[in-house]
Amino acid sequence: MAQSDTVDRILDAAEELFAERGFSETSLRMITSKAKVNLAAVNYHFGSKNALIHAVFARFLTPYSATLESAFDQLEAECQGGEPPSLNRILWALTESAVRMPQRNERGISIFMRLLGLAYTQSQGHLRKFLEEEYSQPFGRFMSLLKEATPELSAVDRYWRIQFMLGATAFTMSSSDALIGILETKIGVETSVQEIAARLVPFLAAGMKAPEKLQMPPLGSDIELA
Amino acid sequence: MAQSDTVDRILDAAEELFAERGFSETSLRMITSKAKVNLAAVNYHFGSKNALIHAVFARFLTPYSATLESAFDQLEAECQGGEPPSLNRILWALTESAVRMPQRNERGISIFMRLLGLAYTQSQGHLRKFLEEEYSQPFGRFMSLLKEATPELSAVDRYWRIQFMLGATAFTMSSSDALIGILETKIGVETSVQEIAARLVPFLAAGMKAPEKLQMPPLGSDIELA
DNA sequence: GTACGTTTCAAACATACGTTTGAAACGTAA
DNA sequence: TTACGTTTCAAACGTATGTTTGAAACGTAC
Repeated sequence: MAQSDTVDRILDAAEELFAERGFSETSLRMITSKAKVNLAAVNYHFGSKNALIHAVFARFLTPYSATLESAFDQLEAECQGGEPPSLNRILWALTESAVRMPQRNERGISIFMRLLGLAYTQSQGHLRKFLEEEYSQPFGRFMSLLKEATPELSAVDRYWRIQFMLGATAFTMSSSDALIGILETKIGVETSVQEIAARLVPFLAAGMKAPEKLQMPPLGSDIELA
Repeated sequence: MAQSDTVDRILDAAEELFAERGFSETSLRMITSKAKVNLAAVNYHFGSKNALIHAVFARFLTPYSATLESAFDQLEAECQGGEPPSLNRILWALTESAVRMPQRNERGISIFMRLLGLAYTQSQGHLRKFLEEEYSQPFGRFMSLLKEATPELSAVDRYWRIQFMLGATAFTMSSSDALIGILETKIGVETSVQEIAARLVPFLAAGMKAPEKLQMPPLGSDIELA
């Protein structure tokens, strides 16, 4: 083990603990003791705790972002000249690319989904900044594909509906383990992350294509709602 | 100020800081210095930081839960005998009840939405337990109303779609301030929390009523998607 | 085998946290 | 005024955190 596996052991432990407990709630001592390495190893190999957090994301996100780019390439190639890619296809490209990730079993993917959810929710200014700087390109491409697929939406409507999609996805995937467990004990049905995605995609697509926004009845009135 | 206003000053400061920064990232020293009270006041009046967190939620949630119950009562009364309340009406009852909350301006509501989102996202075991124990009844009622409004869904489908709804709502509301800000600088449009709700409700309703779940194509295949 | 760059390790460092303490200040009723 | 329960306050406590340190161990090339 020339370039010792200490680095990977730390990344593995950190990834799991961050996903379980969040960033601030996970101490370097928890990480190093789970990884069975010395406490100082994190600062030696990564420099700081924040840099470790970035490294955890980069290890997954960099190859994922590459996979995603080529999936988008293929999507656009298939549809050149004709009508733009449908909403379902765009959304599915995201999840398909995740599933195709090498070196990542299903559990690895669900862990990472939770991390992405946390990244968006916990303030952690440095993280948001890091992600925006490093991965703005595939995100921007996803946005413009979405725009082509929903030309009927106003910019404002599209903006909010994209936030709703992000929320439903990040939230569900971030708790997918727990939610799968609850469903199994309550109804006795086993579910995979892919199956969740297969249910999520049409939900999101339908939401994006939903009719006009609701008229808000004035406070205290009893106007009938559709 | 017989029962000094220290308690309320602490609650106000804590509410805002928790919403801005999350629970673990907000220290008692930040809270007490923002509230301009002594550090020891929190432990004197509330007992512990966790108890303070509970108190922040209880101050909003207890009256809200009462308002919600009566909204559900009214909803069921209107529809007795006939068809059950529609999805849109159920969802709208939630947001309408929030808006009706006395002593809460719009900013107060948006702060609290963010807190609810954080409560669901940050692990914070004690908080989830507290909320489940204190407010299980209105939640259970909401669930059974949802069941009546979507009889066409299987239990499994309904389970997952409820999670999607919770996610979109919690996530969006938890970042509503930031998202409104972004939209304002990018497109120059001002938005209120009520307007977000007015866009969210039809999105959710459409998602709940979406057609069948997607067939997942085998890995690596190039099967066409609808 | 010796020298040297890299990695590990135990220990300590400075700092921030939630909480506790005991005395001072306050308000009120006798 | 006196006495007493309540509230405030500065200070300290114990603990946990991220980070740094300097020596030891390791691996490799000469």
